[in-house]
Amino acid sequence: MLSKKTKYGIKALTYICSHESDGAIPIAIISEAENISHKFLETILLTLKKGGILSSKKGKGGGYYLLKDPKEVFMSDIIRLLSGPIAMVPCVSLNFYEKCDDCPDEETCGINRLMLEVRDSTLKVLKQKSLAQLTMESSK
Amino acid sequence: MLSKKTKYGIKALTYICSHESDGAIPIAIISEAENISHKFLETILLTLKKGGILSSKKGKGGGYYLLKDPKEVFMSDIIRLLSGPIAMVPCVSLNFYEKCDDCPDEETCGINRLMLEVRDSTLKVLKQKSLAQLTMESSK
DNA sequence: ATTAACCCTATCGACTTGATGGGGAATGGC
DNA sequence: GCCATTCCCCATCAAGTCGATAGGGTTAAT
Repeated sequence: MLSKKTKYGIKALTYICSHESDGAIPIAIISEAENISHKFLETILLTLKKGGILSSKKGKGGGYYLLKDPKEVFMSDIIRLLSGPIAMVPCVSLNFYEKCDDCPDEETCGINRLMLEVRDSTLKVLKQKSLAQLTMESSK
Repeated sequence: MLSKKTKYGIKALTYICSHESDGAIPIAIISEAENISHKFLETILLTLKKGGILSSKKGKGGGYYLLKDPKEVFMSDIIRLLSGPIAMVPCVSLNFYEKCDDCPDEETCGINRLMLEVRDSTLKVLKQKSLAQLTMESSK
């Protein structure tokens, strides 16, 4: 299941994206518009900043703004930053690989192969949808 | 992430499947062979029984056995029983649908549409892999 | 009757999630 | 130089989930 954190993150990003012309947008504005706890949103935007998607300006007139072209920000990037691995088992994760503690041999593990297929098909969807696209769809 | 519960469930099923000719198989045998806590496995097998995949025989010489043809047991069935919905948001779940509390309108929700695509592609993979197939692959 | 095995309920510690509070540090306006 | 504004960081909390365990009850074959 998609965590609220990730959902909030996506919503905040689409908000920022569709108000890009306004310059930097303060947390308070987004949190009110999207009904997200101010403090919780803070940690989310911070993560997105550390992940290189957003940047911020402090002080009066400050706020968050997109650092990358929204056409180049993909759902897979956002979800990885906020929820971690996309794969359902660590042993097929591209960005967070880890050996399964129980499985002795990945080569002969049926679950491994199955989940590899699942990961590929999921990733295919998530990598082709950009923030720009999602924002456009949502504003209709 | 795939829970241990589900992973154990799949492993237990493949074990039962590949030892089908032996008749009913006791929990203790499976738990030892697959290194799964006896008691935990108990609840898992019980769930699979309630789900109509397994059946059991009590008393001496008893144990669990497949109720359905392993060619007709799909990964999607097993995962649904043990982990719940396959969809990443309740509002696109086929078997566990629920309206999202925050989202006012599913029609204009970009997340909804995205996750619908993800669900479809995931399901396509999980529905075409049967227990029989997985068991064969694992035994190599 | 005894025993092997399934079945059910309850509990526990560890971890995660979502939310909150209290301060700091930087920036811009005056 | 001061002050309001805003981002930043830390610590904590309640609720829920996960994996595991314990104890006892029920069924059925020998």
